Amino acid sequence: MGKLREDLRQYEGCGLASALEAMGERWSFMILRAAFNGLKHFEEFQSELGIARNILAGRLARLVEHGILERTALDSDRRKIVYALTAKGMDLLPAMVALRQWGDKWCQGASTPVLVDSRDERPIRPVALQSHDGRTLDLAELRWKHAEELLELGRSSENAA
Amino acid sequence: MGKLREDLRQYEGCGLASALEAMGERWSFMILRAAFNGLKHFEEFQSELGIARNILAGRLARLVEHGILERTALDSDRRKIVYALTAKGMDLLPAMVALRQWGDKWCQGASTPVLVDSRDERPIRPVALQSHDGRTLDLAELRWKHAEELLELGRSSENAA
DNA sequence: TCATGTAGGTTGCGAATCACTACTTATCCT
DNA sequence: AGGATAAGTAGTGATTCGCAACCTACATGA
Repeated sequence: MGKLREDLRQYEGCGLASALEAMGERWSFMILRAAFNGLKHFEEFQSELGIARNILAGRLARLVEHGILERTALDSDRRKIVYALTAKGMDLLPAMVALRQWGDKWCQGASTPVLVDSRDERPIRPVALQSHDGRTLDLAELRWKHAEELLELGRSSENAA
Repeated sequence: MGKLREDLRQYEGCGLASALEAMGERWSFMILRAAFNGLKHFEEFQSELGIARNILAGRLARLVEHGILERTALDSDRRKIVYALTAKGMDLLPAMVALRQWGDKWCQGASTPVLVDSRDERPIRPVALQSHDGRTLDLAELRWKHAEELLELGRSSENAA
């Protein structure tokens, strides 16, 4: 299978491109969401999302390839394949929730199920950027810094790529 | 032009689907990232990302449609079009950073520019989910709650988020 | 003023991907 | 064995992507 299209990755040393390489295709995030909601089996994903079977098969395979889901056949019934989130997959939760909160806020809101802290049943905070000591940061309070600058704190250079 | 493919949205009252409707296509996030980095013009996006011109035109138009970018012609030179982030677009920053941090962490890491707090030049925290009072929440501490449940609770204690 | 350059697109076309439906394979149940 | 079920594959159009060439409005400057 020769890909003609180039990896997004090569244009940037940026993790965003790598993330999109793994999760950027249509349906990937919806599948992930379903997985977070406890769905485990092919037919469950298929009927929940209404996605075409071949596409679903492709996406699941890709997510497994990228280590986001793990594929196991059940011992009790070897027809049944379990797709389970790995640690890497679970670590996508903040990104997914951030995206979802944005959608709720700006696109006709009113999302039915809401994430709550199971301790007190209160909704979680909006995802935000925070300084090392926990202050919430605004866009104006941020800048890009290159790795070299972090290492050599003595000098200051002025650029953001 | 009739779209045969259905909106992701219809399958879920979920903001995630709406968000993907606006940002889920290839290149959209990379364009957004470039916009956050100060790029404003068609040719700048094109040469920075190496994206095909027609695709870029389509994406920019779509992002404008969705109110994520704003398109303005400069008075000083009316050939020049400025694409600027709107408030809605800027509000995608947490989601983008979360995605990027995930990519940095799990996919061959080492992302060159890093976001820092401009006040003390220290890198920002990893994006995480937090309870209403600021505790960082683990996946095990979360559950989904439906709107009706929240309303029922609200009957005794008068509040809605 | 008219040639020339520039910014921001559009068009045409082949390749790749998506989506819908039907078919297949392996396994379980009785 | 016969039928049902889970998880895919295969075939077929429609849609989108990616590349290069082309187009148009505006700006510049000799």
